[in-house]
Amino acid sequence: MSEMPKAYDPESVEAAIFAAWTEGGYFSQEVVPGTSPFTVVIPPPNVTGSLHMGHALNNTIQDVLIRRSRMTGRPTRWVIGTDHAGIATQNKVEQKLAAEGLSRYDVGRERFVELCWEWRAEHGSTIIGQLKAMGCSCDYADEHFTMDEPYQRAVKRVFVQLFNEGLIYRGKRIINWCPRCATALSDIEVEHEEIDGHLWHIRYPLKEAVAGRDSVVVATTRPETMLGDTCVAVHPDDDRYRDLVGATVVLPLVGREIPIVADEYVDPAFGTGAVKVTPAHDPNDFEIGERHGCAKINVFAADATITAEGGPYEGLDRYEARERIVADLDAAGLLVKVDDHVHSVGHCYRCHTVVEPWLSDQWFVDMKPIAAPAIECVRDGRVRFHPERWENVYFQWMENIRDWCVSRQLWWGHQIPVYYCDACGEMSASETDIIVCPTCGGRVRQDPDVLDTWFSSALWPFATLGWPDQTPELEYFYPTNVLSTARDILFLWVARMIMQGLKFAGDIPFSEVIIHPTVFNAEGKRMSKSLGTGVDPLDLMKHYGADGMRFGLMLQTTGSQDIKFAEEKLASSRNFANKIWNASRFVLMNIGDDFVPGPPAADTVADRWILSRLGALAEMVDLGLDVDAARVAGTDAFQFGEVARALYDFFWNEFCDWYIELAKGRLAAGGKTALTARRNLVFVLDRALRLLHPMMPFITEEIWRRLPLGPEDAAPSLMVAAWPTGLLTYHDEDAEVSMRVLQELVTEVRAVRARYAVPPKVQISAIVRASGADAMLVESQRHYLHELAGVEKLTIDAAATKPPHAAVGVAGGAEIFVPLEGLVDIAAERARATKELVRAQGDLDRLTKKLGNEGFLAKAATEVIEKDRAKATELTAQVATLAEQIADLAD
RNA sequence: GGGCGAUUAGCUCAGUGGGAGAGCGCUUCCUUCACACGGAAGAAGUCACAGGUUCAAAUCCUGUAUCGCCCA
Repeated sequence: MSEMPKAYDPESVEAAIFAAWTEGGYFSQEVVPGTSPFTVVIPPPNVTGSLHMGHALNNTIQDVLIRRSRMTGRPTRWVIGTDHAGIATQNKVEQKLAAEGLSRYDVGRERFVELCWEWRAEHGSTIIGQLKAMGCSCDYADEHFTMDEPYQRAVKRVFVQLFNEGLIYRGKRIINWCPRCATALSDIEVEHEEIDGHLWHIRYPLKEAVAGRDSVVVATTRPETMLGDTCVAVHPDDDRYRDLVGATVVLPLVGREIPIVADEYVDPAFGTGAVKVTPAHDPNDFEIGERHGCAKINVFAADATITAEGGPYEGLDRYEARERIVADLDAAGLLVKVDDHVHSVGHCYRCHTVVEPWLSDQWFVDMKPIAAPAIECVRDGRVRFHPERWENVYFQWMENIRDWCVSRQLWWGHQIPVYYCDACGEMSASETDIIVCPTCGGRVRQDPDVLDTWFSSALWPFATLGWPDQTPELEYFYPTNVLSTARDILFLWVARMIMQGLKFAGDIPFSEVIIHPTVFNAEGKRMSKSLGTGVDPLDLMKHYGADGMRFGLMLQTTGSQDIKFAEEKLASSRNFANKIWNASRFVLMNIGDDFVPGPPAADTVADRWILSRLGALAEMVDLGLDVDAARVAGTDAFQFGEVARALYDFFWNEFCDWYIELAKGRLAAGGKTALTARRNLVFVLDRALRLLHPMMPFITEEIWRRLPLGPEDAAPSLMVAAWPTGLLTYHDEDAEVSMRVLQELVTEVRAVRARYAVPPKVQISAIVRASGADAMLVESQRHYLHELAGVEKLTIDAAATKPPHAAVGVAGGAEIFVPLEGLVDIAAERARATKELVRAQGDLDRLTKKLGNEGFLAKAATEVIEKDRAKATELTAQVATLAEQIADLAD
């Protein structure tokens, strides 16, 4: 094995390690009869996409769970693939055509779809390559795509069945229309944003005066839609307008005569209490129009320009039309006033164009019957959300669910498998392509629209496993275990997967849903490439290594719903990787050529302590990552931030700072002492690397393959090595208490040295006043003070008195005096001791009061009282010591 | 309008009933043979505010303020 460089260089090892994993075939997982697998399906990234911080976080989470599970020996599989991203992909290909001066209509549908496939072949694997760079251990050998031929069969099967059950229907409704993408959108693909707009008050003249009034003033945020007005509505109880109901208005600029109707929907308090009604361009107006039998006049074309219905305004863009119409109304003296008004405006979630509520023929899924069982499976705990509060968000949406508009006016996607016969008017859905009408034998034509991409994504957990065929994979891997995702697609995707899984695969698609925090930039703004507020994970990996990025993200993944991205956490993670590297380097450099692997031995206090701490760490990691273990223990699962911190603290603050430092002397001693130290170092390092592997796969693998392990611990790769178990048997409370005392003594001496600037190489002497167990402990471990605090001459004496000109420290029940002839600054030392005394006296006073409180003694838990009593005893001793010292220093 | 979340050290955040913590930053010292991506020591907080419950509240309850997200 080659010698380890002085610093860890991620770039020089990551690619080779990944290649070795691939060669080993560790990513794939076959069906193992008689076992229960752990399966995760990746939220399929958009095929046009490239890795962003949300992906980096989400896929780190999944890989951590997958890698840990794989190491436990459980058959484990992470299903990978991409979705065909109808709008996004079509946009990409259209942009490419536009560069050649062409539109999709120039090349025709067939050729355009071919171009989409070509685009996918060329660019579609970008993000998969980026997941590999992150170290994600997906089953790359079996990649899926939502437009694959088998997947298309699944989509058709679902559509046709829903159609035949009457759960899919076609209707003319107001839908959300994106004029730029030229397609319908579902309600949840529309993002609402508060916009500073205006409220225009417009006078509509009456055809004939009523009750002495010749006009009515309406208020609107969209004056241009007046071209399509077919009535004016007021509230039936509104006394201001009671007389006008039934009167006729002459629509300005257009001249159309329209009625004034009374409708409960109108809010008398908003605007003037009279509203213009445009049934073809507003969902609420549509309802009013239906109730009163008003015409629906469509004044917008698909590109949001005015149609011939708009008369002189025909051909104008909607915003030009607004300006012109407002100006014309003003000129006609009909513009009463314009107020500033903030209102919510819908934008396309893909291109951010303002969407147009638009009347058109679309396909809808009747959601209520499908939603009911999906609500039930969360209610009864078969599907659980983490954090749990997301359940409420899910219920809120599911219980008020509306029909889902699934048709899109695109060419790239699953074309709706419905066929129309012009001869007999028959409409039929078919899983296989049909050319002739099953009823009359006439020629049929297929519906030109395609399905919403999310319609196909909803089938992901079972369509990727072979459904509709009852494959062994489907039988074995379904239902999957965990789904991890961002909150913004809870409705778009998670809810729909649950609904479709229950309906078509006959079971829940997964039992645990992790809603991870959203990553914002340091200013708390949404990360966005177009706004330049994003951070590129690939850059981060270049700077901090894949492990540094992964671990840095894990440190920030807490129960909170937002992460304000802190790059310094990645820097400290990179430093941590380097620390792991160098600690390992130290161990490997010191085990010698004749090292014989063997089990660890709890010989010394430090051995017993580090093994006990290792056991506690392993337990913490298991509870934090294994939902079953957490459920048994009654704790919250998926505590990625806490697990990362525990790993960091153990490795750095316990293993490196104390155990390795203490091992140095034993290694130098040679013989059996050194052998035990070596075996223990290798053992703890090995187990720590295993525990770290899910979060930092590359560096741990690189180091681990160099460890000289016995056959019982060997494996072809750390990735498939055994997950540590049984470490809790090393739990040793006495060793932990003893070690704490020794650490405090060492820290006290170091503090004294620092305070008086004693050079590191200068050895000092010290006197410990202790008795009983403490005295025995310090006596037996006196070399700790020598090795870690530079104490050459140590006296341990229960009756020791403080020598003159000595600094004093207190550690547990022991006191330590450090004589510093001539060095002590009396005044400074007195000040310091006084400060300490004030603190100790304060703590003691508080405790004394507490222990004198009868309520506390009567109601508090016994162990709490005992702990406080012990603490009070200790503080009493400390106060006495410090007081004595201060008196001493007064001389 | 309804719901959810946040408010703890200069910054980013842990900490769900019993002695206020970490990382980064800051101060002082140290290039000692694993690591300066390092070591040692240290300074630094009215736990947003006001009530309440409790022997005991950063933690539970109520209200207020500010910020953020979702739904209508």
